[in-house]
Amino acid sequence: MGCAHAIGADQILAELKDAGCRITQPRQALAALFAEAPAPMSVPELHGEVNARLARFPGDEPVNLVTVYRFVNLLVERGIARKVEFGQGYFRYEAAESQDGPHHHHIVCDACGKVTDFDDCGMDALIERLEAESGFRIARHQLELYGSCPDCRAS
Amino acid sequence: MGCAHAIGADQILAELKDAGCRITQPRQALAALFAEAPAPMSVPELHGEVNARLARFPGDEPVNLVTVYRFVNLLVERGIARKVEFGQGYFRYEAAESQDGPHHHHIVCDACGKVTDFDDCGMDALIERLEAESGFRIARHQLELYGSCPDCRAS
DNA sequence: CTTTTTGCAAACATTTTGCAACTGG
DNA sequence: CCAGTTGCAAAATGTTTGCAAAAAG
Repeated sequence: MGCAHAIGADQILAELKDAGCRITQPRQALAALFAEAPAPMSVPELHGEVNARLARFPGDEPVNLVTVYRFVNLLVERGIARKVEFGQGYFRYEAAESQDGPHHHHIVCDACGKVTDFDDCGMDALIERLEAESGFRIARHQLELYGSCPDCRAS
Repeated sequence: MGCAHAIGADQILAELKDAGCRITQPRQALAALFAEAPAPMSVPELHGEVNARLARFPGDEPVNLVTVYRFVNLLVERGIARKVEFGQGYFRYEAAESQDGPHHHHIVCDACGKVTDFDDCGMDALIERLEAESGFRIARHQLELYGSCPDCRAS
């Protein structure tokens, strides 16, 4: 199974600084969260997590939802993150990888939305065959598997 | 390579009638449109098309957008259509195929947006391996290939 | 002190829902 | 007729934008 920690919080912040962005407290917390996320996260998830960490009293919400949206959009613009969609009606964000280098794919739980990833999709032979049959030149692909995770099946 | 006209308007309407639904004018027009669509369509697209066909004077809108939403949801509930997403922030709908029988996938041209489909993805071995490794029970999968079609490469 | 970033409210886009009017069978 | 369907308005998401107040450097 794949490991998502392709980049560290420090690298994210360094790239932002290089781009002339300021290193604020919300951005530090969000970068840390994003860097250690084991799977693509939605904005509400990031928002909930970052506030759970930074809150100093119950009900405190130090980081606004809009700030989280702006943060993920910033990462996408800078090529640090990738926007992905799993048929859930909203987007998730994960650390970007080079277009032609190693890539990975996702297994999504229909019940709880949990996402796991894997890297070996063994699809080279299929792609070669389809290029011949269709005349398309295939540059990249996206594969998602849907089902139920162990936890949801247990209950 | 697959052909998208897997079902005819008459079959769609027959299935709806069997389910106790009424055959109204919006449904007849939408079923015809849906049956002949060569690629997955969004609700606004269906809405625009159906009204372009049925309008009797410029600006006429015989079918309401909400009716189109209700129609596609009805098809999905009845297993006639499938909801798909291509990272565009909204859903598209295409003729369904049996869950465990033959299914198909898409090759999307990055340049012109043309969608071709194919059926043999030969992914059974991969799925079996991943179920063992991840503990997920995998029910279905979605695969999209992106690249350039012959026409776009020619120019 | 200047520029960027944040928070809040409000706007937008897509999809759903409540309810009265309408229509198919 | 009468149940099922439509249209309209409004609500429910998810996401973006305008602008004044706050914070980074």
